[in-house]
Amino acid sequence: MAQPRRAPASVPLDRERIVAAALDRIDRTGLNEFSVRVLARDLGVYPTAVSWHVGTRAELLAEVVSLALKDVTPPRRRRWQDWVRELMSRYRNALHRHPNVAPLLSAQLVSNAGVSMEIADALVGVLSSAGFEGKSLVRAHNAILGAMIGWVGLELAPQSLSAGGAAEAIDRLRDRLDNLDPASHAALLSHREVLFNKAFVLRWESGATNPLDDSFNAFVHALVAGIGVMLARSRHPDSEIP
Amino acid sequence: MAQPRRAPASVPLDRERIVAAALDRIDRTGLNEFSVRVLARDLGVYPTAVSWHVGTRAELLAEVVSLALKDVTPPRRRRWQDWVRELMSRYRNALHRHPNVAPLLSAQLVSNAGVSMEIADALVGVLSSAGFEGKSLVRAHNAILGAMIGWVGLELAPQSLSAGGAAEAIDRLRDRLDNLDPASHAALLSHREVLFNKAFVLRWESGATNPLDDSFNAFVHALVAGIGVMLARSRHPDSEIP
DNA sequence: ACCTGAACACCGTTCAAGT
DNA sequence: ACCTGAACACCGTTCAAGT
Repeated sequence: MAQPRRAPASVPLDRERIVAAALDRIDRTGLNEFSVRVLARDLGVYPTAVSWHVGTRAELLAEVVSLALKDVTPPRRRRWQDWVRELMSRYRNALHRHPNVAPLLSAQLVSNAGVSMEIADALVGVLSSAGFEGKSLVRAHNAILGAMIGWVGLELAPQSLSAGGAAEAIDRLRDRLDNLDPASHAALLSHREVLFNKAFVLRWESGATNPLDDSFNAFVHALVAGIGVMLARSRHPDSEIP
Repeated sequence: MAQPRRAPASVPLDRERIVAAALDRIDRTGLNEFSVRVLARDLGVYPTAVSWHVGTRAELLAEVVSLALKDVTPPRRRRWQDWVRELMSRYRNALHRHPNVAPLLSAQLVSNAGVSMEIADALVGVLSSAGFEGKSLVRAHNAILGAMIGWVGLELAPQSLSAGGAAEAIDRLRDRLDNLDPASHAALLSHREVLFNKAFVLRWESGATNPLDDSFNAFVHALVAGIGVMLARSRHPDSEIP
């Protein structure tokens, strides 16, 4: 366990193999158990060998994100609404294949991955040719990316803050929900059958094992509809947003 | 620097003081520089004394979140739309006062804070008395909380993945944006004046120093409008979402 | 160019001991 | 009940040395 798992390979290490191994490790045991040192063990190599190839831990994780988000940018579509919906669901699908990567996107980096730059360029292209310009372009861009990255990040948030007590944290939350004070949480309790383990804050399983498909689709539809209203209003600017 | 900053206080430590000191430390130097050990130093005490009062690091951080989110639940309103908008902007305001706490909410925990349970109960109450029920209640709940927590989390995401290179990370991103390949990023470049440092993925400052007020307001309005459409449709269920 | 190996300054948590 | 103090098993990164 303390020794490298493989004998030092004859084939020399390279960036690509390291990043792939890192994503694999994260997929299997999560971000909490991931470290440069265990990755080095996986590769049968000293930790400093990893650093030599990929630089710092932060740079490595940025590349992991890029790898997980490959091929999310959709091809062109006739209607911008269809393209946006497809972008959001492709993004979500990619992260559902690598749920443990999600925290890196929603919280830890203001994005640096080349992939997200590609997405941004495509989105701006679609929006601007749909008639969004100036302020309304910025608004739509931020609404869509913020909603997409943020919502999915929350859906896939891990259940425990730190290593170890995943199962234990679940039990604690279930306990709390079972013993809610009826006086202060009347609304929750009267809708418990429909809400529990299906609604944010009230579920004990992450979206990785308990996906919120229906809610996501409804969210995407509502958002796109709302942005459509925004666009229509920006075309006759006498009626301002209240 | 390696010694406790204060002499051991005569007043004994307690939970409340520890949590307040932790929030204060996080506000001042961020999550990366925060550790149980530096908090103990701030309090003039050994690290294990902290653990004795608040338990594990994860439990401490959960309490920090609760403290930062005090008083976000709005009072009742006539229209559910007004209440939801107020909830979202109160939540955002609270986190803008404690931006370094944001990563804890959007990524790290599936929520355990008692405060978020209070918010959920109030939200369910407002939505159900507005006519949302069953599936559409779950959908609206998840759309609103996912949008709120997720969007603000992204807005306030720190610029660097890890300690140290904040300023350096900013420079790198600015460089990348200045040297974008015009062939593959034509759309971005033709709208650069309006997008750069004002749009997700294309900004180098976090929302803590560069808030996205206008985009947030537009987002909230678009979302509430879209959810309104959802509600209207659920009332004559013959017309399904396409 | 690529990797070993030791070292540095940190972590969170456990466990015994003091008062 | 509350805190000290030492110890354990980790971190990421630096720096010199090997080949």
